[in-house]
Amino acid sequence: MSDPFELGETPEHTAPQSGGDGARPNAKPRHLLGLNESQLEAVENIDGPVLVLAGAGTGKTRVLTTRLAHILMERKARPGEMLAVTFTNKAAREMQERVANVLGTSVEGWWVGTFHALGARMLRRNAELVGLKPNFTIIDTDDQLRLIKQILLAREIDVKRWPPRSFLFAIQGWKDRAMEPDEVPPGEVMDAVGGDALDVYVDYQARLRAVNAADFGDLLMHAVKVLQKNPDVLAYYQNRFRYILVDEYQDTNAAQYMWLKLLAKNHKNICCVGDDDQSIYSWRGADVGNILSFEADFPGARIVRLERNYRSTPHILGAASGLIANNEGRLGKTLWTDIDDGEKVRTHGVLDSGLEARFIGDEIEMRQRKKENLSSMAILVRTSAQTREFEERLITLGIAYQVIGGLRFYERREIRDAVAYLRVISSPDDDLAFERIVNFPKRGIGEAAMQTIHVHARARKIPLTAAIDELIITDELRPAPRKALAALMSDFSRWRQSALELPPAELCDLVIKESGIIEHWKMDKSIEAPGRIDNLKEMVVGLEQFDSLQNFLEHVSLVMENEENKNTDKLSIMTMHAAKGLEFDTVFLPGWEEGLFPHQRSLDEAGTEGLEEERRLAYVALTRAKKRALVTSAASRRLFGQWQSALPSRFLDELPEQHTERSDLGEAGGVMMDDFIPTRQQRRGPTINGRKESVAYRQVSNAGDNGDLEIGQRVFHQKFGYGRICGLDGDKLEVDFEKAGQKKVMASFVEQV
DNA sequence: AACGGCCCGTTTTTT
DNA sequence: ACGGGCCGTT
Repeated sequence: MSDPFELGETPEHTAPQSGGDGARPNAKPRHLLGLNESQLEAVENIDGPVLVLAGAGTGKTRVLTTRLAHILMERKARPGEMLAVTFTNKAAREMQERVANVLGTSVEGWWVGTFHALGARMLRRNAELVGLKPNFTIIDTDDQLRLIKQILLAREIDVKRWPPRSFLFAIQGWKDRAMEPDEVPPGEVMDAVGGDALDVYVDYQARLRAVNAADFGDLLMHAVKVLQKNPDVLAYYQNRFRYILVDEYQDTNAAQYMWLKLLAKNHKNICCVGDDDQSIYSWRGADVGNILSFEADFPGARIVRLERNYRSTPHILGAASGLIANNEGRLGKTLWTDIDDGEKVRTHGVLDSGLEARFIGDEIEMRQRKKENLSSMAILVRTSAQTREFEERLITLGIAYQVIGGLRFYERREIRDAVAYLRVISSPDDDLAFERIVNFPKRGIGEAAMQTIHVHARARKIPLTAAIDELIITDELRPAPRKALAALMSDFSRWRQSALELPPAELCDLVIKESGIIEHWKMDKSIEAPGRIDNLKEMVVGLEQFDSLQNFLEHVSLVMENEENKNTDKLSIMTMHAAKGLEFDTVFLPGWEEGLFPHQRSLDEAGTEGLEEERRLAYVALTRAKKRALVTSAASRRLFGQWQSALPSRFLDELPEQHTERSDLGEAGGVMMDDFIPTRQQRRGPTINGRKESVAYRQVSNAGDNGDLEIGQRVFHQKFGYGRICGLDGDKLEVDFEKAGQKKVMASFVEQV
């Protein structure tokens, strides 16, 4: 993407008044007018590897789209010979639209899309090479977990001790690096979930092949394997894609990188655009190393820096730059702008999170009275749990808002159920979908019946529905479930018949009525039920734009999106992650407290690396602001139902004085907090491997109260997690932590659970 | 087979 | 605080 609002930028807007970095006069073709020097460099150097380091707000999207258009206009390639990869569907769509805009005509036949969508496309054409059929289904996290649970059950692995999630995590980690089970380094095997993870991985892949399915990780891993193991296929695609362009390169994982490198190996016409300072997705496999080592991977690569910022005031840029300068291992950029000075970044301390919400709410009201649009403001939070307090306050004040993110439409339960029905109609052997709905709505098919079916299916090596077809003509099932299953199977064969005659939307309407889904929610008395029925109806309407069920199902698994109605003037609340690529006049940044931001978990799990990623997140957040940013921190807030006190974030200290205006919490907070807030000295205090030893958030009520701690007592520690006390020593405890092993800790730092 | 109470875990999220 | 998953009861 990722700067949708740049759409509005006209050439006049971006053209400098004079000199230096400026646009050239008329000698250039029209589509290149208004680009600055470095933007031009990024657009015109078509052949050979190019890395564009695009700072926040430097016109990245414009460069991307102009470059693509330029290649076409110069007749360097036909559309079918270009590959453009993005991370989100939104970005892909936007790229398509904007290239069409530049060219004045839409482009057909080129490969634009997300890594996953393009991987799937490549895989559908070569599915047999990895043991799948071309119509394989793409499964999501829910299905993945269900599959893993079944495997753990079969292997008699204690799900309590080794949660399915941790296996999923390990497997995903391997897939992110395109490692099939036999490629996992021996050293990693024992580390992962009690040493069983590799076996589970083997079973998991076998099950996926058996049900003809791929998870998101497979889409890329298999795509890489197809190219690695089949020289002819590799040659075909290397030949076909003569120009490759990658957006958000700093977010690529190892598998994606391998895929790109394979495709670009011959001609090396690859252009990667990204910003190492905006890499905020390492936790889901992204490797900043990919961008940092581009030059080494593609010798002779041209590096272009886009450093002229068209978005923010110098104070905002100065504050953000000062902050990010605390990170090591950056490629380094110096953003500049010729926008006028504007306001300094304000920071403000408050007593608690309630007052923080009030403070920001008042500020929004004030701006609103100045006739500023709500849509030009946003509240960006670190964790989604923070949104609630703001929502409540905004409702009280009567300010229109929208929360961006959260559950997307196709992730809602009722929709997933309906989709599962459609999946089973479309492919009878989709066991995962079938299991989801076999007893929804309730039709008396319980564990016992399913057990019988599973055994039979496994023995005969056939899908569940086929197993049922065979079983219902025997006496192996009890009469009640047998009857229910017979009815269900006849429903499905009837629906399959209808699927041939009716458009998808009508079929869906029929299915949700006849299956009893609608009835089920009508009977449900909970407050969500009516909304769920609305959603189901909305789904039917949404289906009208699809001409086949298959297209719709592909859309659901790969192209899930969130349509927010942009029509009314609303304030946006979202996480900092979700805000990447967006911009607002005014940005509110609450919750800048140690433990929350930087998040304790980030520090615990990834140490200095984690801290640096949090800092990049702060950088992303700040650079969303065009005109002003207001950062707040609360001395205490409720966390998991408990009041916790916290220190102002270290990031506040890192904002350069000359760009910051502070109105911090004075003595007022000290009255209550003195006992619990470590001094600055302590906070700066002992570090191990760059991590802080002290814990940022502490329980207010229980601090120092260790009266009833005893050996064997289960406790929770913010840094080390859960454990059991195995020794007492005054105010110190010996604790055997489940993850961190045996440690001595202060009694006041643990919480009884 | 279905319902209701108890325990756990709780950052970020796209595809 | 709160929701989801698990186990015991009906």
